[in-house]
Amino acid sequence: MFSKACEYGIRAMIYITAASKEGEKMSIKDICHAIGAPEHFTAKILQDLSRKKLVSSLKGPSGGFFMEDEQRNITLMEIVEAIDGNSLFTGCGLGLKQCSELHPCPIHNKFKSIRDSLQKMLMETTVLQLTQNLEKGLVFLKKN
Amino acid sequence: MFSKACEYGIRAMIYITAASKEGEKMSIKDICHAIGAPEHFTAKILQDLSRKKLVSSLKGPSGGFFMEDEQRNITLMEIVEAIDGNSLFTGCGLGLKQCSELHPCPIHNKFKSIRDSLQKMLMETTVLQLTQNLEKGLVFLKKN
DNA sequence: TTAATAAAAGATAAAAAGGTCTTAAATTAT
DNA sequence: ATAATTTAAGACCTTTTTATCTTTTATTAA
Ligand code: FES
Ligand code: FES
Repeated sequence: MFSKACEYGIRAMIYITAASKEGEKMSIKDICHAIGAPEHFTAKILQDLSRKKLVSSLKGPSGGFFMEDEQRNITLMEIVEAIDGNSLFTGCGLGLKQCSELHPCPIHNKFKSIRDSLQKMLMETTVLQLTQNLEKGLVFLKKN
Repeated sequence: MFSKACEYGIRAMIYITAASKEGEKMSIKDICHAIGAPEHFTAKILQDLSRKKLVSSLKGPSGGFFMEDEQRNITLMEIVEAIDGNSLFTGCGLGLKQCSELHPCPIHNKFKSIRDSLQKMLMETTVLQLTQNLEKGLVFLKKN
């Protein structure tokens, strides 16, 4: 469904949001250890998200990644779009050059309905919301 | 969502089912021309589906791909599983090693719900059904 | 100001996906 | 039988994705 980059990106964003609630900054090493993701690869993803202002970072000792106040309500949709683009939401399920009501593929209606539910879910879900159950220990960002 | 191989595979299966209603056989060249897919790549996919008995084929002059009676009611799910496997339906949306109710990721419930709708749709939709609107000229397997 | 720290950036590489080309095998019609 | 046709199979190539390693830049603390 999502690319590996997107999966790591979402998990990292959730972790950073949860772990930096008091303005603390998390190093890429800590983040990747916590979410079980490859360090350098995830660093690149976060650098990209940082350029796109979805996360903040500071170099040097006591530096790291953190969330600015206005970044606390970022939706999953924003992260997915930033990393994977919007082809999942605008593209044809059977790979036609474009998804179109005027030139639909055989599964257009059924596919569009599911695609729209996914998009709706991603737009309605904020990273901050997802940190709630994480703090309660009900959900996890890493296998074991 | 689906791999290119899966997209071509589904489109080819729909075309073969529609075009071979009288027991005619379609050559890989005709199929690929009709659905706008790369010939050799699609041939491999159909060979694989043929080994898995989702489509039938015969070599030689007047040979080609066709559907046996019992193959006319194949579902999209069977095709997707044959080509892409079932990781889309059993895997974790955030890439945890396994999707589990006991060790869920933060989006497990919301993701599972959408994943299940997709699976349900694919299980309920047969290739034969999709040929109806195709014959009416209401839907298309190729851009232009 | 210097040394330590941590992200940023770039080079490189391995793996997977996507696609092409050539040869082999089976079938049919002559 | 032979030649033509068409799928089957395998080798090969390209691009994208995933991942690692090294160097640079910014920041902090001593
Ligand atoms: S045209 Fe295929 S999903 Fe819309
Ligand atoms: S655990 Fe992530 S989707 Fe089920």
